[in-house]
Amino acid sequence: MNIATPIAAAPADRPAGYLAKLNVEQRRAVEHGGQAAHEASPLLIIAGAGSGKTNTLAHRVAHLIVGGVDPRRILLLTFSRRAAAEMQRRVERITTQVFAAQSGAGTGGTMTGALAWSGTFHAIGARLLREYAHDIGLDPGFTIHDREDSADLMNWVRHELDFSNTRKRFPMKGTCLSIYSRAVNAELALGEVLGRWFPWCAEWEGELRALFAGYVEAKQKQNVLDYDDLLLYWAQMMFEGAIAENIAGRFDHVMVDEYQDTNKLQASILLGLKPTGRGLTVVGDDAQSIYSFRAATVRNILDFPGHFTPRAQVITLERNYRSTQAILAAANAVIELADERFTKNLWSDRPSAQRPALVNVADDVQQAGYIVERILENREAGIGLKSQAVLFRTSSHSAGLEVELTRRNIPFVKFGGLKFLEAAHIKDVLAVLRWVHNPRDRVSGFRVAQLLPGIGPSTAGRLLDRIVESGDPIGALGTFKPPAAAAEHWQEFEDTIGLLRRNAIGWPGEIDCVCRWYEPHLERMHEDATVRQGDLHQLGQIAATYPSRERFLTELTLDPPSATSDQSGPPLLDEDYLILSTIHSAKGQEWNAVYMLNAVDGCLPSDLSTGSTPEIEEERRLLYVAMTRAKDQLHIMVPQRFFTHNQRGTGDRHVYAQRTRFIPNSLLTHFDNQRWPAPNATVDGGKSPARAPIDIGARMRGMWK
DNA sequence: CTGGCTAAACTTTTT
DNA sequence: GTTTAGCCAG
Repeated sequence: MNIATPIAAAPADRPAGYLAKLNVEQRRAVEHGGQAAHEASPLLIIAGAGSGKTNTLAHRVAHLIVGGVDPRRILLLTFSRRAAAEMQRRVERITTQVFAAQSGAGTGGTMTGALAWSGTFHAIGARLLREYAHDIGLDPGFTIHDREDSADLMNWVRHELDFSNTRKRFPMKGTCLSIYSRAVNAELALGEVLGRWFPWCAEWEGELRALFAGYVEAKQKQNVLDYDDLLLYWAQMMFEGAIAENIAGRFDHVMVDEYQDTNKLQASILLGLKPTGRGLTVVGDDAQSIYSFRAATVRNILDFPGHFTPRAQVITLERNYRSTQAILAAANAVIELADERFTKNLWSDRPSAQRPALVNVADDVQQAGYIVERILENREAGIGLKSQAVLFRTSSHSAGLEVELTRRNIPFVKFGGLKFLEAAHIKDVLAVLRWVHNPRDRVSGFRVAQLLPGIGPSTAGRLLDRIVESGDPIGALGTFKPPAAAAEHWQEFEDTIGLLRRNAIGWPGEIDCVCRWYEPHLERMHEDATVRQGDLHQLGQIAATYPSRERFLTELTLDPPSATSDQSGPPLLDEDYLILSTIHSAKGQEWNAVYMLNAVDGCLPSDLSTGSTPEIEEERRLLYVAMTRAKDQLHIMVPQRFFTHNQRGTGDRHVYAQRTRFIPNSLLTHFDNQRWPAPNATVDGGKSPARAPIDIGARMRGMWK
């Protein structure tokens, strides 16, 4: 399709209405390349926190569409599905407005859902792979394994190769998968990966190589792809002349958000799509790069301009529209101490109301007390719960606060950490669906078979071997002689699987069918069956929102429900609730008031990430990301001691904590350094001492620890 | 061969 | 606190 007649030919000096609100740099970014943007040099937008990055990108997309570009020929790669949806919403809003204002009869309605190619790298990869599966010898019915499934498959291969029984302990399944994943995503040789990130596994290089070869073979035999494959196969397609040309030819424009958190493999995909860089726009902020554990590298963004001839145009957005000057000054001061700094100093003209608070409290309990008090105060003052967020490095850090919030009846939703999908009973039900969808999927089948009493790893293994041999799963189930303990359940098992295999029920009725079959097993295996039943009911409701089994399985794996809440069922949209979130999951978001938990060495930086300088630097950026989420209020909590959560014994083990090394004394001028409760506050007369009784017993026990 | 037991090792962030 | 390997009775 060619470029349609431009609807608005706005001269540069008199921007069209929808561009008038943008600042000069933003407008330059939006208009880069003008009407021939697909032939313009590549564009790199360095966008500081709160600089209107999403807005700018949305306007660029909208501007192209308004100028006549077919929205189906725009590929928009975002970091999360939530970001994709937000972008889509904004683009639609802008274009609808413009088309309406220009009284373009009939054009207004065309936008809805037309930005069809927006999503994460992984989701878009999955879509393209299904479409091109036949061209690359892949069965389009492939299933996608999440991390845990991939680790299980890795474990199976590990056993097959007899590495689980070595003189010295072989790396665990999760570690093996991490090594594999790092090699794939960073496009590095195994030896280098081991040397740089897994030195303690270096002695196993030969075995690991064999393991990975076996793992790849197993995936292919079983018609499953892991997360990395979605990128890897896509990247490989981009080196296959005809297919590459076909895919690249579908898109005039490729835009990437959060480019600082992409890895080498993703950069390769982009190069395959746009070898000359023309029509390519990437947006990011090197100061917010926090995903190196997923092999993301800040080099992608730094090296981007030089990759192309002519070089990419670089536009920097430094004006912050989000935070007050005081919050920004503190955040800038924190990031200024970083070893390497490449860009910008954010500025804002939002007047400084108050410096961010650095709140010293005695412990976890007091920390929760302070936060609850401030949250309620804010709510009284008209700042709703939804405009406030509590951020933390590690999911478990919020445990104490969650207890207090529940006690005080403050509703909250938590993002990040343990997921709904990781619960055993949810995985069981999904495994049934996946196995039915793809009987070659050994991990799923293995799990399902063992739900029956009397069937353990060994029998399950034999059953699966039989199924693979016969090529007829239902027939194999029928002729298989189950052990005595499973006999009474066998017929029903066979019937249920048969019913599902024949697609006799349809979606989403299938999931009820699975749950009905699963229920007695759930009750047999778990004490708390009732609670888990509630989760399954919720899963059923989620399932009903997808059009088909395949879409459900795929999209649930690629975009699992990210929030868990203490209430059953997702909270209603108009309900007010507090946000609890890991810093990683808070990316791209903003709130009026932000509370940062445990700004203490050992929590931030996490004591697991103090091994190397780059790791520590990433932890610093994490604090920076957390701080720059705040619009008006920022409270950084410093508990003087915190209880280590992984403890044996009686549970009073604690650590006397130091304030995070990222806020040294020299930065204290940027903060309002408080103690809470205030030492001279005798208002609640005599209540304070009772709050922290001295536990002599703990001291005695502590003497021997 | 399964399933219940113990001892010991590990413990983050997520598509 | 959770996961994993190994042991042993039924």
